[in-house]
Amino acid sequence: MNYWLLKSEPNTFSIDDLKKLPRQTDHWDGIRNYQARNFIRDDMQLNDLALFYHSNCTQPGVVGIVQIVREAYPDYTASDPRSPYFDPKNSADNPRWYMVDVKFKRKLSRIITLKELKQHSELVTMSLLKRGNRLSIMPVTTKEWRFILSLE
DNA sequence: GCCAACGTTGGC
DNA sequence: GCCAACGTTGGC
Repeated sequence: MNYWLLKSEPNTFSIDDLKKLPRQTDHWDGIRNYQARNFIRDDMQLNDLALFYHSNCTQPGVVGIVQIVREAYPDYTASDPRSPYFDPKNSADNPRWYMVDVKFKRKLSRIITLKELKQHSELVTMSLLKRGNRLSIMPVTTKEWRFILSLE
């Protein structure tokens, strides 16, 4: 059982967008960073839980919790020329990019903002808060997970 | 919109 | 394998 943080731009795909889907489940496509790819392909397991984080918006922060309901499989948008995530170097028999399926679990009772997270010494080692970290998927330790949710 | 901090690309 | 140029991320 691992914990994760998934970034999404709410203008593109918000926690409410996920919640509104018929099965409240969607594939997490468009990961085009090798480190993030390795996390989901090698380490992410069925039933893992993840913080849903809104980035690049007026109030960046943790807004909810989702669950991994399907482990990594090839990201088909990489071989779709019409997709913004199309990668001409991807090949079907040796897929370069992967995605997982995530299911909405719940929204937090309030947004735990980036600003707030930065104020706690317990979280200074958190990947999200390290300087210049732009990974869209990162692991969260059990300690960090519990601490963040205790702020709710 | 700015820009720092990255990651990737490609010439050499 | 080096590294300059370029593209992207994401807070502000």
